[in-house]
This record gives sequence, structure tokens and C-alpha cells, in this order.
Amino acid sequence: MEQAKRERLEAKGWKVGSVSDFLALTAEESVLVEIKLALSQNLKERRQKIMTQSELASKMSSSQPRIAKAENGDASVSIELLIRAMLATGATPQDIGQVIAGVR
Amino acid sequence: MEQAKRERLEAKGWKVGSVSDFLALTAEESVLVEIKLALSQNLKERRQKIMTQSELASKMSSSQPRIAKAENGDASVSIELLIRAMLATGATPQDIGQVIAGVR
DNA sequence: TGTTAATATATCACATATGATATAGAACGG
DNA sequence: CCGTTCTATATCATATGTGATATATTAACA
Repeated sequence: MEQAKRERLEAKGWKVGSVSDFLALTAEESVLVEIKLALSQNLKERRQKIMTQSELASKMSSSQPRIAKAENGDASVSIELLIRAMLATGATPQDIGQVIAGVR
Repeated sequence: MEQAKRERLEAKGWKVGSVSDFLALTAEESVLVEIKLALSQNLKERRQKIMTQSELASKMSSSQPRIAKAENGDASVSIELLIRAMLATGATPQDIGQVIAGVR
């Protein structure tokens, strides 16, 4: 893995650790991370077109800081929250499925 | 909602509550539940063809009881775990995306 | 029937995700 | 510059999800 990408992930709380630790990540684990990142990006794109982070937060009874973390691919955000947020922006199951299917 | 379905959901821990409480479920909330149930069913189908619950559990360092709950749509199981389990059965992001996109 | 493998249910201590709050930093217009 | 709006970062108490364990139920079959 390129150093730049590793540093990006680490900054967001992903326990990538040393290179050898990273290599210990199973394929499934890294796919899971990529699914989260794909949802993050898509959420940000969708939301920016129609509302602020605060508006989205109150729409789903969450908080603005949590939306910020969700959109930035922070490791403390579950897929659950990402999907709830997508739905709150008006995304359909089809939209969400497509984003996930688009991973790799 | 038909009574039978409500009872089925309640038995699995979903906080459906009284009819009026249920009607308070937003569309997003019920879509989220349906996504979980769709993943549950698909996981069960996939897993049954190739391994036991115990085998799947150790493959993803979880426990057999948790796999049972996951396959039965128990409310205590996160989408996160459902997706991890799907991946452990060999499902691709495309497979997972398709299941979610198939909701409703 | 009895034995075994598979699955389901119950409980629990612990880890992680959560919303809330405070506050800092950007971006932009006046 | 300044004030305002939006977004990011930090901290925290609490809620929720977790794997583990014990045990019950079911299914298949000799």
C-alpha cells in the first residue's frame, strides 16, 4: 500500500498500524473499509447538493459533528449510520446498493 | 401492518410497540429494517449451501449464537455484522449491493 | 429409542458507536 | 478586517452491539 493512502486512513482512526500489521488485514476486512469509504463519499456528494450537515443531522436525530465524521470516513462511524444518513438524504435502497456494488 | 408481521418483528426484538408507535416509524426507519431482513435471509441462504453456523462464526471470529441471530433477523445484529458475515461466505460487494437494491 | 450434529435461546461483561456539547477552523460576503 | 455560516476536531456519559458461555431445542438417523 502506498504510504500516502496509509497515512490518510490512519488519520481517520483506521487501525492500519505498521505495514506488516496492515498486511494482516484480511481481504474481507479491507473490502468492508472500502464499502464504508464509498458510502461516505457518496453521502457527502448527495448531501451537499441539498442541505447542510446540521439540517441532515436533525432530520435523522443525530449531530452535525457526527455527520462530519461520517462524510470524512472516520472509523468511528458504522455502516448503519452511513446508510441511515443516505436514506435521510432521499437515497433509495437502489441508490445504496449501487454504491456498494461499485466497490472494486 | 398486518398483525402477524408485527408479532414476528416484535419477537425478534424490534421495538415496534403499539400500532400507534409503529405508525411513528418513519419510512427511512422501516426501509432500514427491511434492508437488514433482506441481508439476513440472503446470508442464511448463502451460508447453508457451504458451511455450518459454527464454521462461519470461527471464520469471522464471531460466535455461533450470533450467526443464528444474524440469520434470524434479530434486532441486536448490526448491518455491519451482516455484511461481514456475507463477505465471509464469499459474497462480493456486487452480491451485497444487489441484495440491498432488491429491497422493495 | 438414544446419540449426535446443528441451530436456537438466555445471559453477561466488555468494547464500540452514539448524540451532545464546546470550540476551533474555513469560506464567503459586507 | 468583521460577522456569519458551515464544517471539523475534541471530549464525554450513555446506549448499543459484541463475543463468549451455558443450555435448550431440533433434526437426522442408527
